[in-house]
Amino acid sequence: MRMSSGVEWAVHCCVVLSLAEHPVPTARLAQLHDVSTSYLAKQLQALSGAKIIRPAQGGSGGYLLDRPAEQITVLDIVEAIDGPGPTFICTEIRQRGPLAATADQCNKPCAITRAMATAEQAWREALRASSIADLASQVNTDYDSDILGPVSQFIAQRG
Amino acid sequence: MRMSSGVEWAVHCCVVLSLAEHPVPTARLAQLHDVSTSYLAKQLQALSGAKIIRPAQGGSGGYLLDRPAEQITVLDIVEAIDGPGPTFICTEIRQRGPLAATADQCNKPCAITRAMATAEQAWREALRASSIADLASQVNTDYDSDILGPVSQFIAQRG
DNA sequence: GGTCAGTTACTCGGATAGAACTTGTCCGAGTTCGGACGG
DNA sequence: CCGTCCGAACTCGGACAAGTTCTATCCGAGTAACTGACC
Repeated sequence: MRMSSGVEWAVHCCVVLSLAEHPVPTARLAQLHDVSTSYLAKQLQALSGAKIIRPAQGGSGGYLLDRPAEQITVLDIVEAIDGPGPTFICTEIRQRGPLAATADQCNKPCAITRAMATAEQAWREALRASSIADLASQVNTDYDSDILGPVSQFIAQRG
Repeated sequence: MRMSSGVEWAVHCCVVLSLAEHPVPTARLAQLHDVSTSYLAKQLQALSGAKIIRPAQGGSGGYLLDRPAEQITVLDIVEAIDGPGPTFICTEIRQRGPLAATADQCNKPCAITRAMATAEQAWREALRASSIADLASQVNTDYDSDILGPVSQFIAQRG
């Protein structure tokens, strides 16, 4: 079970976009992070479809956060990129084979599914606790210098 | 991010094996669950490599739990089948691009990685809290009838 | 009847193909900006 | 000098391949049990 690398890109981009006042094009975000523009476009497309970022077309177009960074959680991004469904999907093998349980005995999930769901719930809650604003506020503290300033300038440039 | 279906099979098999006194061959476990014998063999092989189950070769061979069911957690099985590594792997894109952070600024994980690691830790703790014995004890309660009895008889048969 | 060797059948273990998903790329539809033109 | 029109460049959006992981399968090495002969 490996999380898509697109999630990492998407979160980084959202943090950067939280600093932007004007729309930032995909090409510039890709340049900043030194990643494939085409593939990053795919991830941003997914974020756009999930109403996390808002597209702006035309000459000075690009992407912008669709709501305040405080209201965007890491979970939102993970679900947008990686899919909202559960990571563990029960195939109900208890209803198969010679000793299969009857359907009416299976009105509630099996113990294994419950254990997995509980763990996944804890994972989701933890991801929901981190907002983009939280992450952004940690960056400068981490490096003990103003990194976000140059980034803001970089994404403000066009070309 | 989807968890391997082999994990589901492996957990089910471990629950069944917790009832067994004599080694149970792969073919019988596959028959009980109505799944591919060959592929199930691969999963059991992984469990064997992780010292969760113990193989017994020869005429009346098969697999048996390597330690009491109380000491086998769901996390053990997930790590054995799906790999022990973290699901989120940071590619350190902060060290790339025109505004790359220097290596000595990155002595500790970035905020995004920390958030992911925290969530994953919560997930692991929840999985560690469920033992195979716990799951087995819930089965009969769930169905309000003795399912484990027939299963014990089934896996005791040979042929 | 007991012991022993040989045979048989069964088991696990690793090496080998196919399918599905992730990763990476491309080109077309639509929109905005800039400049040229006319009033 | 100002408003309008036109062209061009830039943007996003979805459709199209390559690589990697997961899924499924097969056959060989090794071991325990069984059968039969022998003592």
